[in-house]
Amino acid sequence: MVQNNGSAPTRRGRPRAYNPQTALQLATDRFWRGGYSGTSLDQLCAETGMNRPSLYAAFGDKHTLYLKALEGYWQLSLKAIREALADDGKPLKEALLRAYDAQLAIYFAGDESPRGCFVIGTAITEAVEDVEIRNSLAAGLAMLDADFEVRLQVAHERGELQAGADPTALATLASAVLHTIAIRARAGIPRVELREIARKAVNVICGLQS
Amino acid sequence: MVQNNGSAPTRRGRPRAYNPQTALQLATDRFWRGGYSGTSLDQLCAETGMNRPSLYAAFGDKHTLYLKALEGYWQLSLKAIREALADDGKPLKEALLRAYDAQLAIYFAGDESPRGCFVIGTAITEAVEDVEIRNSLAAGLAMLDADFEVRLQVAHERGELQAGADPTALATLASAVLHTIAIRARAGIPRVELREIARKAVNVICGLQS
DNA sequence: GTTATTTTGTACCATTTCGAATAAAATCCT
DNA sequence: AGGATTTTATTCGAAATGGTACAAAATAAC
Repeated sequence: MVQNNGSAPTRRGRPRAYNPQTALQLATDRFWRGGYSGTSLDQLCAETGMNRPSLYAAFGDKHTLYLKALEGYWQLSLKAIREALADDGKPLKEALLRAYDAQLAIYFAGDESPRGCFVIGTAITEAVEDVEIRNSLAAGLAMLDADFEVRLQVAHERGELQAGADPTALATLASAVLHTIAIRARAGIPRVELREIARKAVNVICGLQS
Repeated sequence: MVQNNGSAPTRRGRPRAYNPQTALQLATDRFWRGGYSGTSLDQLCAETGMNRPSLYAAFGDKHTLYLKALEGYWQLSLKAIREALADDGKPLKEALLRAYDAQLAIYFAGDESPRGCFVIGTAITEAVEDVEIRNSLAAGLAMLDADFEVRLQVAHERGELQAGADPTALATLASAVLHTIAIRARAGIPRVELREIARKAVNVICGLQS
């Protein structure tokens, strides 16, 4: 079962004309714009430059391809959040704002019209009728909450929060701020406005004036 | 142009076999579950009991039908928010919780599996590539913000908020709480949990302990 | 009763959709 | 070089899609 015993790939048959990672990223980009139901296999083929059977052999049918795209996005997105929230001794305010900035960078990546959050833009619609997508969504949201909560717990123990503050409630609020930014990004609200929302919200969460 | 000069409808041709209002509501329900792209005309016909040409004559093509459904939902939803936030002399905390409860009642209406928010579930996906849907989305979100802000301004003038609090920032946060609830509802989070999120968030917004 | 008017129901059309079958092409192993 | 193996490219097919044409049906006006 080992197909790579070192540096030489040594695959047997005709070499692939595509790179699986970049192909998955291109497919993700396409779903990002059109949604799951709104994106056809033809569009995915055009975007990835792959023909139908290759796409199929590489990622399975449309549904499993989308699930892989969704999984990849969660990993990317949560990694960015965790790095931003990593405890580096700096104040909570900075960490939170760094987390929101990291997400905004994803939402507004590329030259095209802003795409917002991939999860909000594609998974939310399908979640109600698709169990697997719904489970992935619920799991990702829970991890996001958990990441914020860890950081707010640290801040609480360090006395950064207001007296009597509830770190768990504030963590949910921190998630809520990210959610509202994701939604507004999809509605075409410019990036600077979204950042301002984040900045003011961080002040409220941290219990500061203005 | 007057087609109803009192109580007698007196339409000329064959009478309609459907009620436009209920038909639009049924179409809305169908979009609610499947999304815009994920819902076919056949499904809309099946749900409304209308045949294709009748649906067409009544509401135009799929796109305009959806826009009417979206408009109707905004009206219903914002009306509920405004009624809940109406100043009746009671404390802000109560008004906010009433607003969230009103939305939860919409999200969890019916016996079927919970559908969450219609806007979040259907418009967000299409908004990026569809200008009309995006505009409707942006306008609705702005009105939601405005409704919260009016109420928070009142609370501020009445001294209900913490010293130095920013009513506008808190209004955005109040919207954010609604957004996160809408997203989580779509992810299958049970109603009681969502209400608890609302309750705790209201306490933070109002500057109370726990 | 006849005619005008509006809606209904069936059938139809062109296109798109997802998926698969098949043969050609490009590599590795011997 | 020859065979095995894997991927590519073209093609096909059955079903679903959005939208429309047209005759039958049901009512109001005359």
